[in-house]
Amino acid sequence: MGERLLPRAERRRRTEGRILDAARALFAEVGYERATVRAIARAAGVDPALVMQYFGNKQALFQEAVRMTPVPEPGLGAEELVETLLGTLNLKMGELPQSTLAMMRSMLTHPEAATSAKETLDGQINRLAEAISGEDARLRAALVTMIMVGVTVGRQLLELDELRGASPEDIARLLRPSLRALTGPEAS
Amino acid sequence: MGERLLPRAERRRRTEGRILDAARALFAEVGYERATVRAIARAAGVDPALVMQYFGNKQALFQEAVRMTPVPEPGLGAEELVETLLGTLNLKMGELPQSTLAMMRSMLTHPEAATSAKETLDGQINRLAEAISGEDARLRAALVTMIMVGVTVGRQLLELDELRGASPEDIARLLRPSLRALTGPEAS
DNA sequence: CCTTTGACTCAACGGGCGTTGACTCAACGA
DNA sequence: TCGTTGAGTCAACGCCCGTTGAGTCAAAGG
Repeated sequence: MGERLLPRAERRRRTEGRILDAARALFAEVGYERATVRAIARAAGVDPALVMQYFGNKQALFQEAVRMTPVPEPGLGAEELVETLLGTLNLKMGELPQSTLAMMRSMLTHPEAATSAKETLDGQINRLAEAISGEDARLRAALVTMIMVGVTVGRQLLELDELRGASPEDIARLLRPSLRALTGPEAS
Repeated sequence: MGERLLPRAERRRRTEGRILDAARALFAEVGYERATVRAIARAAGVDPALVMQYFGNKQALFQEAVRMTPVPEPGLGAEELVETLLGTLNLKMGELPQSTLAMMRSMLTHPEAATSAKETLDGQINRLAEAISGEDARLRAALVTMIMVGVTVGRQLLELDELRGASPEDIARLLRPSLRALTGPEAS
């Protein structure tokens, strides 16, 4: 109600933000197809037509909602990278950012999400391969990456009891040797 | 053409089979939502109405297409189970059965597929946990299971270059130590 | 041979979707 | 103060989907 007398620019910014938040939440929860523009608009307290006016079409809204500016992470060693990966299991809320979950939720069924996901994963594989840099470095890096994806899928997307019930620390502790086995016995 | 003069029962059987094959292929390729009844019927060379007549509705067709009679696998040791899992990377065609891929493709976005997938994975986790039977057995079993899911997602569903390019044997060789680390150093 | 069954088609339905264009009205700028 | 802009709404469009009911025609069977 008090929002009625905000300046135009600020008002616009907040509305766009509400739409993006609603979009991220719904895309993450039910995926691209089932997250309808109408439902997103309703969740943001806005008319569906406004969503189109601001973002053009549903696909563009999705891309905007999923867009991430990945921190480049300067050249770390394999051990540190593994610890960073294990740390992603442990974010404050116990969850990855909504934009990441939104992308992962749709990556198997929505072509644009698949492309997005492959680019992101390729980037991570490249960074890891650089740190491993031995025999089969790229394949090892890909396996490490997909192990993390698999565990995340089980924990956050499928919500398997065994994984949701476990603490991030326990998971990290049990997973560490498996990842180390792939990154190889590098000198520290 | 010669099919015109087949007995009724046989004709029916074959048509149902063609519909199921087309359904499995399309569900595996594009997922539940994008695999339309119309497209499945077209691929099977049949009218969409016939699909409904035989299977009731789209959801029932999906369940039928995805249904698997999992071999119970009598109580094996952890090592043998790991080898069995690694062997699934290595099926004749280099691919899991279409019904499995269909289920996996939709498990993140279609509620029924998610339920189906969770049941299947729970079954595998239980079998593995029994073979591991130590500290954190169920969590370890879940991690092993999701590692295999992650690798399969990367190889068959996302089709990452690094994984599609590698031979199943190489993947199995590199993955074995990681799985052994989780199943624990059991006596053989 | 003639009725009945059942595989299969055809045309249509109702509904939800993404998207559009015309509209309202409050904030802005000269 | 008054015309202009721009945030936001409303009602509708066309499309494609899953699904249905009536119909066709060859095989089955007494």
